[in-house]
Amino acid sequence: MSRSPADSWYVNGPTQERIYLVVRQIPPGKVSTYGDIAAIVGDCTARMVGYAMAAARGDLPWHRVINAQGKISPRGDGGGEELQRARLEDEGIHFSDGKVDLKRVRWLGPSVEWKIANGFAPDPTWREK
DNA sequence: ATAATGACTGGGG
DNA sequence: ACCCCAGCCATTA
Repeated sequence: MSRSPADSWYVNGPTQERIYLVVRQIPPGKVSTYGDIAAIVGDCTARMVGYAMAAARGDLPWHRVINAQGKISPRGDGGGEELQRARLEDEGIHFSDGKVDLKRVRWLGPSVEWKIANGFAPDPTWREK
């Protein structure tokens, strides 16, 4: 088997589908963070979100997920970082000093109605520790 | 069975 | 600002 992010060598399990479902709700022009997504998904950590993004394919807007410092997270092989930034800038997101202004472009999450309808807890649960 | 590893984060020294 | 640590999943060697 070849080793590439497109393969399943660092996919993190069933939680991955819930992560993807939430990531798909991030609107263009907004970004979210690994930790924020994890909190919405519940029973999940920022790391798992990162692993899931690494395995992302297809139409998933993986580029809208960045780290809590407002920066594009460095990959081991560097792949995709430039593409991510380019796609965000195409959506109107401005980078200053390598960071986005999270206060302005941070997505606040899906509506409570959406969460309930899709089986997520109404309130975020932080599971980082 | 053990160890490495891959887009993380907040807290403490 | 920097370094260290815990927390935590799936897959591979």
